[in-house]
Amino acid sequence: MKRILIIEDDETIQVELSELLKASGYEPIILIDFQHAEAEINKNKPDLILLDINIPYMNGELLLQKIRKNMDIPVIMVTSKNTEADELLSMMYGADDYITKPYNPNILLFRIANIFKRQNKNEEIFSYFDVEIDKERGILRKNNMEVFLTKNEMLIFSHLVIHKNQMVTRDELMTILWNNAFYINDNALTVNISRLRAKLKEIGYENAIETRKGYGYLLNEVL
Amino acid sequence: MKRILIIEDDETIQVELSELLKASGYEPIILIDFQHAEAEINKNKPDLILLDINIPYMNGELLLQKIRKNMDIPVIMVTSKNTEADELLSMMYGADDYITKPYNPNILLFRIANIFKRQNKNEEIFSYFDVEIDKERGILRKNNMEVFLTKNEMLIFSHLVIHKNQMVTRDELMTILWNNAFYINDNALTVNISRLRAKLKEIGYENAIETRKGYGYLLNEVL
DNA sequence: TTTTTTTATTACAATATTGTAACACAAGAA
DNA sequence: TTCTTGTGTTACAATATTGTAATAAAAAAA
Repeated sequence: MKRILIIEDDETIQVELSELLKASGYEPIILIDFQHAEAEINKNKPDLILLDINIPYMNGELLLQKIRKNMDIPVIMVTSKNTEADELLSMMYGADDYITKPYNPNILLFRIANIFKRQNKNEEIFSYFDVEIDKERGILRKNNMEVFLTKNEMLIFSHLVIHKNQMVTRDELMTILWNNAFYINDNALTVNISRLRAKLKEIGYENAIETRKGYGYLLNEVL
Repeated sequence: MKRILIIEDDETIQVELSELLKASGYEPIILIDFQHAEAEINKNKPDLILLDINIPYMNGELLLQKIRKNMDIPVIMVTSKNTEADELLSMMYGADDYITKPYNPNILLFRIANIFKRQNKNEEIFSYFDVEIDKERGILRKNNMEVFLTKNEMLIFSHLVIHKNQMVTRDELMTILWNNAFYINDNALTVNISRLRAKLKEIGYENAIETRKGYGYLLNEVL
């Protein structure tokens, strides 16, 4: 359950937002003392922050900058004035998104969902059928099986997975592996593909990588 | 230079958008024949698509779904009616964002920049001072220097960078490297830290990793 | 201080990684 | 079919990677 911190001084809006978020399956957190916002954020570690930039006695812009610099929690700014200057500022201070008051509930929910969707994208992309891809450790996991890929093999496989069902040229892969260095034997790629295929075979994906003779390779999305 | 495909039948808006994008450093592509939009997209491979959903004789929603499913090109939908129903549809069909006509140029530019910013984020996050971290290839780049980290060294360094300025326990790192396997010598971590430090020293960050005796390590954000 | 505990360094051996070369194979062209 | 071109496989040697052990150093405790 995603926790969303609401930094907003208007109590009516606070309650309204709270209800809206709750109804949509989020866990709203309301900040009582704006003076110690930063400490609170550190303590609570929300997944997203709804920050009204114009709260009296609080420097919202400074807070935004600090969040950006130190914490990497996405921030949706709430601006009260619908001016272009404000919008440009949002961009400057590095908010992830913004809405203007009065806000449309559906727009707000869309923007929130959008941010979470993007966050998960990297991880989501990194699986292939029932194979979990641990890029950092170079491991493919399927059921109770594990296959260890080398750096080169993982570079190739990652690229194929991202572009699955699309043709990937040998040149593309040569660039990824060796930045197309002239002194690298062309066959080196073939060998690496061969090694990757052998490992994919171990987990039951023998024909996953198709050869497109004269062009390159294609990772099948369907088998 | 990012290439942005404009799918829009109103010629005035087409030209307007084109100029706006050009002025902002993007390369606009205008689609002439809406009937073959999909083929065109495959051929042109734009970095982003501005899609007016209500183009006569074209099923924008179907096109959006196809783009989503097969290509992973971000799409900003342009809706002509400012209704909530439309907004919900955008969400359903999986657009990355949307704007409503008449659009505010700055809002549009913000949303475009936002999408590209997020795309780069993974790489962006991974830097430490002036050191660029290529996680996949295991390379640290600084000015014209390059240091090659091994898988273990990169796992440690990544974790320290994410939690820079925060204490990271030895146990945490043992878990990351060997899932805290009982048969792994405790000293193995110390050796790996030592090796990492030696490589950081090569690029001028001799005292970046501080020892917190009895607890763990801390990567300094300030030196 | 001395003792104990924790961390650092170095050398080393086992294993992994990787590009090359030689040869095998397969698909399309002639 | 035969030839040609592009791809696949295997063996091999040069490096790289990695955990362990022995020893040193440093910080904390006694």
